[in-house]
Amino acid sequence: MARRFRGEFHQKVDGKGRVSIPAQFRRVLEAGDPGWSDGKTPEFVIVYGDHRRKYLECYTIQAIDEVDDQIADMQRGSVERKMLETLFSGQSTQIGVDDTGRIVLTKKLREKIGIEDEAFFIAKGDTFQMWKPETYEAEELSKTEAWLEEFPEDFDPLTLLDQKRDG
Amino acid sequence: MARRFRGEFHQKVDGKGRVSIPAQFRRVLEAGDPGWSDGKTPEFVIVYGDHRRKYLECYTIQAIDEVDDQIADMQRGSVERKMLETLFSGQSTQIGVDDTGRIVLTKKLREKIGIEDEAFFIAKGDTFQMWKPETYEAEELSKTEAWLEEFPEDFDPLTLLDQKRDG
DNA sequence: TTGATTTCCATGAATTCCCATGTCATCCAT
DNA sequence: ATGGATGACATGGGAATTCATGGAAATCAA
Repeated sequence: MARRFRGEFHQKVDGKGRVSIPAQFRRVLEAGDPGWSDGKTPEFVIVYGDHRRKYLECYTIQAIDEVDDQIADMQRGSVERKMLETLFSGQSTQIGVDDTGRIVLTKKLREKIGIEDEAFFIAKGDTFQMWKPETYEAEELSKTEAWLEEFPEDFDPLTLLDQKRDG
Repeated sequence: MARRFRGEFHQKVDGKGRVSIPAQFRRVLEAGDPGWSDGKTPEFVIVYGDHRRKYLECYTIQAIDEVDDQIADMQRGSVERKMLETLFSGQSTQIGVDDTGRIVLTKKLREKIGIEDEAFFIAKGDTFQMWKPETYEAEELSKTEAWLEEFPEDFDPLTLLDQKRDG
């Protein structure tokens, strides 16, 4: 498997909606774009989802291709397939990084997740997410912490790895 | 495979039935039209189907060629083949994008799906659909939302991909 | 010759492109 | 080690181009 995204970053968003993609993430996007070659700039796909989703999920071309292929294998006409097509094809957009390492978040996307002048990037394995910093802190961070608090003080999250996957 | 359509767009329809094809979609149509070359404008195929279908399904030339080939492989004279021929040959039309990026929806097509002064475009993998916005909201959007509400607030649709394919 | 269809031109807004600056961290030669 | 020279990176501003859209003129059809 290709390299994974790692880390958290805060980046400025200017009046035109331009945001720098953290350089480390760009390296992963490049590696995950079959059409990319040295000197070029990579493309990737943003899945923004329906009105309830408060962040943008970003896939490398390879990652989204895998998802699309899996959807194409599903029963044509099934509800599940239609939903996934709407989400991953309809509620998404392909974007190219420019030669200064930035992308433009359209007004539509910025308004959808409430981003104004700063964006918060966080890696999630083979995708990464973009949040309005305040939303992330309020919704997501507290959720994880609340979840972790159910465990003893000295709980080691690694123990979770030994569990059955369907837990 | 050529690039996939992505995204959702609202476009104006004027009194003559002219609609701009979203620029991003045009790029995919160009890539999927073997006869297209830089400077020209692409063609594509609209499948409108029978009276029950409430949207227009749009195929790149390549995509429709694949469908036609598959139909040609079917048993000559079979009911299935006849039906598909009616749908994809009969109830369809090939159309060219003009040099300002627009097509003209004939009155017949507009009336069929009830479009008046606005059209809603949504990508569906290797095709895209055109809807009267109100119809889309009433028929499709509300359906997907109702379906999604059966799941927990933070449900991740990706989990559906792990299911058995015949679900 | 009248309505419909196609061309051609026009324009404001949005988007892309190109160049510029400031900040680090690195590398190098004295 | 120390003051640059170098280069990657994040960010800003303005020019140039593309887009979506509207209207008029030209062409067709019957």
